[in-house]
Amino acid sequence: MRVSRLMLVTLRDIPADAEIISHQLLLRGGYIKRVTAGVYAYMPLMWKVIQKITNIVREELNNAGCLETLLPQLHPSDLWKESGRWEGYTAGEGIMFHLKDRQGRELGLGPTHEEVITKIIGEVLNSYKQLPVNLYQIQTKFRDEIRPRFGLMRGREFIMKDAYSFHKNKACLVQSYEKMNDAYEKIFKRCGLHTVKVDADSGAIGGAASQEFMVTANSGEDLILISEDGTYSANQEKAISIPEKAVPLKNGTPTTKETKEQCSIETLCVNNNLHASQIIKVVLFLSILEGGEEIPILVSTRGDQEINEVKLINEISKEKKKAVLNISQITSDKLISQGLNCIPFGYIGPDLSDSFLNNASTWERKFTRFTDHTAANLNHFVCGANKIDLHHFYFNWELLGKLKHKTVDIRKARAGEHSISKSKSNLIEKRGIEVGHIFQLGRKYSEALDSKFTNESGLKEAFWMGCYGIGISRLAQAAIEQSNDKNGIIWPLSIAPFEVVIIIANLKDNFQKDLGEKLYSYLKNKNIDVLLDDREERAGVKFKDADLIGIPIRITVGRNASEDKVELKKRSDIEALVLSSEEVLKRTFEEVSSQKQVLSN
RNA sequence: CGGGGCGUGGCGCAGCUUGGUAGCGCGGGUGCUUUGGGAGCACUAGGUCGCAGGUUCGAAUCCUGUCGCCCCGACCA
Repeated sequence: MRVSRLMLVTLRDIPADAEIISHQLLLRGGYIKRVTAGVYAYMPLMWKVIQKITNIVREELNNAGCLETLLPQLHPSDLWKESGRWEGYTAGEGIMFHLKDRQGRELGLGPTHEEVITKIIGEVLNSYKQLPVNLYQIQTKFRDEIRPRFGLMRGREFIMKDAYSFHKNKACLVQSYEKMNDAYEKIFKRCGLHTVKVDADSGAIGGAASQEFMVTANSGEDLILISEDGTYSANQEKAISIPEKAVPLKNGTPTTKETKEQCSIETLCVNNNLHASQIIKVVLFLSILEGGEEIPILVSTRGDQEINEVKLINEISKEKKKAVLNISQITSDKLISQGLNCIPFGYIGPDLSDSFLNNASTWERKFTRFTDHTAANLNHFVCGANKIDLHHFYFNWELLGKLKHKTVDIRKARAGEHSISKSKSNLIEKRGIEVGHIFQLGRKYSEALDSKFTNESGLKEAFWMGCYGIGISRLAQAAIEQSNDKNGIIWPLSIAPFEVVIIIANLKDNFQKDLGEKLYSYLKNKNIDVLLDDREERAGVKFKDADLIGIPIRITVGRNASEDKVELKKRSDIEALVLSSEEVLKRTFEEVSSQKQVLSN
């Protein structure tokens, strides 16, 4: 390709609406254009990058025995009602774009394709002998994100590779899951990305085991915890750790003391010479379940701990056997609108009486109570006495009476704590961009959608399923976030829009022009993805553009062209080599093939 | 949805407080000079100041409404 024909339009100024470096560089390099919030056009350079990525993905998945397919984007609501996800995905803060057709039928734009594929496979496959299968597609997905941001990182329309596997039993699912894990590691490596694999929450998709592949970057939206020795890594949503030991509370006679204006853990500590780990903190949540039930939740945890809302949601949903649409903290405003009296916030104990809920208009009239292990393990402690300005001191669980509560893990694991792996190594904290996610779904969807096969015993059985995603467009941007400098993008060679750029420094010099053209056609004939900068621009402009758009290898044909000397420079290097044109060609081949090799091994 | 901010040529911004009919840098075009790290000079094109009302002799500027975008929280590839 010639730059003169490439419609290369680069920006010198940073567009005001781009916050993170990768987004800025994509805009400045003319890779993408925003059309509306969270919706971008992939310009020709970007599309080349995306195609390079999808080619790698295809190669690896085909190698792993997966089948490529293409599923519809318009989904009938019936299908989603059958799986029980329609409400969760469309009501309130749901993320599915949905619409009605001219007959008034409800349709949704696919944010993910479990329903469609599960239904189809159930109709197509009949016998265990046909299993396992693994189908994938590379498709535009639609999610009406509450807040789209950072360019392609969180778009409302984005390209995703999603795959779904179907198995006759769990063992076979686990096997495929491992195989996909390996394929994913190869894919990310070949794309030149450094990823960290972490244990993950399976979220709205549901299912059992799940892991995420994270590109570490400060701009990442996820917090991940990694043990220093590398034996444990997890998304904070999922992470478990060994909590710090509580500071022992000295023995004392249980009493109820006045604690005027000490409604926070902090003031309570300061005024009574306590450590936060000696106090039980109680937080009230309102949880809305699928179907609309509103359930008040009372959570007790140790005062020095924070509540992990994802874990909490999972516990609620386990307890209530229903999907949780949303949780939020209970505030006085909410109490008032329920027609309830004020609850003594700041002085609540784990034994807060259900009678506070007696007159609730729509809420369930009792608390569903969860206690974190850290709190449950305290022998004696300080906690709220459920009256303004009063706390119990030196209390224990027995004194609080018979509480119907479930002891669970709902605390946030934090950096500095010890990992649960044998080594008990320290946890450190990093931010990550999720580029891939693999799930063992189990039979959630196949059961809901009545998608069955006949097993060895001749009985109908729901498929065991796995699902596997890669954010293709996000991956492209994550690669930039991970690899750039003050001059622009530094693409890994395998996904760069071009592998080599030849810059003719001065187009008016015939030696330069001829030699540049010669090298260009030579490389092109050898199937190198080469770009020739043949513009009537000053050399500086061409260098700046080549750096900005991030082409990994640069050949400059300049003032020494008449002596057959040209320059070779890697984008990631500072210094260029001056060599004969023959030598430069030789090294270019070596570089291109070795980089591809290194990345794919 | 809650909180914060912004809409002025393709991009980045000034002007708005104190109304008088739009300006700067980059980019575009033409010409001359220049020619290895976003060149210089000259000329030039390009804007119903997001949109709709209102106040006023007069509105980018003041008022009301509305739409859009960005940032901070719940979502996820």
